Amino acid sequence: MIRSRVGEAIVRAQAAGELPAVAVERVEVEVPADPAHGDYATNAAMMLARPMRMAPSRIAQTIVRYLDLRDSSLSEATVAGPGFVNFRLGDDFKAPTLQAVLGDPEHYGASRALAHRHVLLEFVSANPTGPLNVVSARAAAFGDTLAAVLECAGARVVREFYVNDAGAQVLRLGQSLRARILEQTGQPFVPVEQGYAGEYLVDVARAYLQEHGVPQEGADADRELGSYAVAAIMAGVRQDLLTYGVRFDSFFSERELHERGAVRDLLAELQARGETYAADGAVWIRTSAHGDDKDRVVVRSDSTPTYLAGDLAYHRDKLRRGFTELVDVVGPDHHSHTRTMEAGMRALGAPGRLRYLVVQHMRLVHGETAVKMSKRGGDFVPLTELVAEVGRDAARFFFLMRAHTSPLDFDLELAKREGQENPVFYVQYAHARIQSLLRQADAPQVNWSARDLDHPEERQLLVWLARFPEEVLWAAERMEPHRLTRYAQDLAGAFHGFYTRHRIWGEAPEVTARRLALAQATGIVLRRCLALLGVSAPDRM
RNA sequence: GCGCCCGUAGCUCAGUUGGAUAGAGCGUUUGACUACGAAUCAAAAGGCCGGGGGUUCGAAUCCCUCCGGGCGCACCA
Repeated sequence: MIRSRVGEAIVRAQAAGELPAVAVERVEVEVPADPAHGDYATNAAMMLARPMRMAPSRIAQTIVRYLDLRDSSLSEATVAGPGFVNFRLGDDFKAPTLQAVLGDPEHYGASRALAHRHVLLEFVSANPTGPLNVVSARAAAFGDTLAAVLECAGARVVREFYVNDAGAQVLRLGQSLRARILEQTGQPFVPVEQGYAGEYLVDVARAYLQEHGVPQEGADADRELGSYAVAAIMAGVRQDLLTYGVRFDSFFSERELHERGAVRDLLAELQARGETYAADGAVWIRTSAHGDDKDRVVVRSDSTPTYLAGDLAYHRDKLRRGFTELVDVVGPDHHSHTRTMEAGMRALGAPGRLRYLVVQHMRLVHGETAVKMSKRGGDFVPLTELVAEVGRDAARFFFLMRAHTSPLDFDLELAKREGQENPVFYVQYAHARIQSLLRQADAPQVNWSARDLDHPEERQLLVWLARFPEEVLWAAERMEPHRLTRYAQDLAGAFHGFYTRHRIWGEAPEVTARRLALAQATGIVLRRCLALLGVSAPDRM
């Protein structure tokens, strides 16, 4: 909004010949670090100083002169510092803000800004060979909230989990299940080499015996067992995701992809494009011609397709389903693969459609000391164990407090504490406090005006409420959902500050009424924000 | 060796694509409940933004180069 006003002012000034007619790039508007500098600011004048060959302060003054702030909720624009233009919200923003929040509590903050985007968001995609573990927890929280934020900003998003239910690992899983089944029949347990020795297969083995009895020998039977295990494990994975508050729209089977002939079609297309060649008994793709360090094998010398072939076929399928944008959330261990895949997509003639978000590693710590994340047998700590220990709210909030590009230390001790040092409780407490206030009695039916919310704390709180839609949009555009945890803390802080200084009940009826409205609106926005984060907003704590 | 992520207060981390006096939480210190939830609030101390060069009106941010920490470099998935 401010952006376009400033842009219009520049255009008018240029038309009037007061500013040189140079091309103007995107005008950036920011929230100043120091509230004394106003509610918003733009550095457009300084950005334009060089191309216009004018002093920033003169440009800023000209912009201000041509600025039209009518119908804008902005009251003043001033030139400050080396050439900033600072804006202050006028009283006009108060009533519309409260009205927007209270009038549509379920949608405040939502917009249609990204309605033109149709995103396939793939995340987690953990191997279906064991329960979801703590390594997936960060990506799951990140992906789920990213999807929610994108949707809130108007984008169409499909959340997809790629199930790697094809290939050698399923065979090994089947063999591992057989070993557990034999164990159930009284024979000694013999772990499969490179297999899965986790306890979780014991239950699966019991269920299998009950349903089917002792399986036949042979590789075909092993594969059958593998599929059975995948189905059982994935059922558990879905359940775990559900209790973690993570929703998927689609589980995409790699096996079905192969059965449908998608991999064969992909290879045919690559060949038709001249992007493959035979060498050493294998088929290679020319990824090095598209930015990868070397060419890669797509069909092994035993004529089975590699994972890369399957993944390329999968992403080709995503494009065929009509998505304009493919976003993959992966762990740091897939880093080198991203480069190969991007090269492969270029080879397919679809450059720039796939974007990888690499979520960095996390560590579990207990105060100062690191906690081992794998248990005996090499299995990682299950996600369910983390959730059982610290709770879903703390788990998700903590994972989302940091940028995904930063490694993260998850402090189990801090997450469990129910005190002021725990940011989750700080935010939730603000919400509970508000609900407690609203519970006290029915609001008196009196006329009140939002314009009278004049104390600095009241005004500041309103400013935070007004900013929520921008925060959501910003988080969506940048794909940085962690911004919202910060916003939640800032908003909660603004409320606590307001609450300590001002009484709500016991004042004149119109004062009580408008402060209640303010508190209620704050509660709504807190709940909206926490909902995006997948964190509950309790009425009592 | 090559590629990527990270290095900012004692600790964990933000820093809005190069802007104003570098911020927050925790921890530390000091204050504030005979009124709506003190799980809160107010204030203080704490920094060569890993080091060194460069780019320009201006650098935590961009470039180069070192130093440290992490991850990855398969006819595995």
